[in-house]
Amino acid sequence: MSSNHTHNKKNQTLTKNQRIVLNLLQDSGEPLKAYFILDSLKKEGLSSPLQVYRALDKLVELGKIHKVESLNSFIICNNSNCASNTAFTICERCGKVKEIKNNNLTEGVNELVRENKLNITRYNLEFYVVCKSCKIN
Amino acid sequence: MSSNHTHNKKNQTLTKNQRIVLNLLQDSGEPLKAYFILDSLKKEGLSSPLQVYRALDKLVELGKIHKVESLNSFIICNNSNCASNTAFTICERCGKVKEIKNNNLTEGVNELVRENKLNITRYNLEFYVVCKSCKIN
DNA sequence: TTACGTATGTAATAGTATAACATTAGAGGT
DNA sequence: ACCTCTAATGTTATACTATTACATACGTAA
Ligand SMILES: [Zn+2]
Ligand SMILES: [Zn+2]
Ligand SMILES: [Zn+2]
Ligand SMILES: [Zn+2]
Repeated sequence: MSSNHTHNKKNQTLTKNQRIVLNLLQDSGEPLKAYFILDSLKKEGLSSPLQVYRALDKLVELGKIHKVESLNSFIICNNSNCASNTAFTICERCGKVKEIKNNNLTEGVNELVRENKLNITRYNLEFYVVCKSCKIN
Repeated sequence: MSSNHTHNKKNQTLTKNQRIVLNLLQDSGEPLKAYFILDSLKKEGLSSPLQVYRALDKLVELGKIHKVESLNSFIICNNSNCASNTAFTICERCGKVKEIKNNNLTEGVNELVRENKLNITRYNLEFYVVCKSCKIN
């Protein structure tokens, strides 16, 4: 098993630690916390918080994952390369998070930014909701 | 000095701890961190993190202050009772935070929410900028 | 008064994130 | 192949942020 060599073009340049963290987030689809990731990947060889945080930092920088600030959690990017601009809905009851597709949002945000004369470099929007399954119960 | 009795109508119902924390944030105008607040108010009698966090929680709940999620900091509300909906600009270089006035934003956000069929209960918007003084240097 | 909800005080502990430093791996040029 | 530079790693320790648990006091309304 040639160690740092994948056949997935998208993950090509990632290191081993970055790759296993990304895969976990990808498989999960949910926001995960750093120390949960650490625990989950002990068997893959991760042994310290820094290994996780360094991988997370890089993946955030690459736009492959995002940090959900109000949950101290990290989630796989559901668009193609937001890089810096992010928007989520977060269920207030169960914590379920969905990333809002850029395409749907871009125009609206641009208008908002223009009207308010904000000279922004990037944004992070968190919309709190009560998700369907929580609304029923 | 009758202890739990102010002449400021707005702060009337606050307890001593809540009041001194609010005053500090009011005087500062900047986002402050919980443990900084604790240190600053040791001389006023605060002696444990919990006293600070409890006051902060209550003030957030009342909409008198807000938490700036990505900075783990708290800032005085610059509007009148946002309660739940907040929007900030945050300087990426120096960390300076400004709350965006509700009035300017409400319509734009409403439109954004409507267009994206978001059924929200509240929102928190963080716009990152490079502030004037940072742009010069 | 009694009862109830809210706030306090205090100590301990849980959860999140970074500093510092020595070492290693990989990419690119010669 | 060899050198060099940059980025990533491993490891330990520590800093920073926030909550649990429990005993006590306070304010208000029946
Ligand atoms: Zn994304
Ligand atoms: Zn839910
Ligand atoms: Zn406000
Ligand atoms: Zn600045």
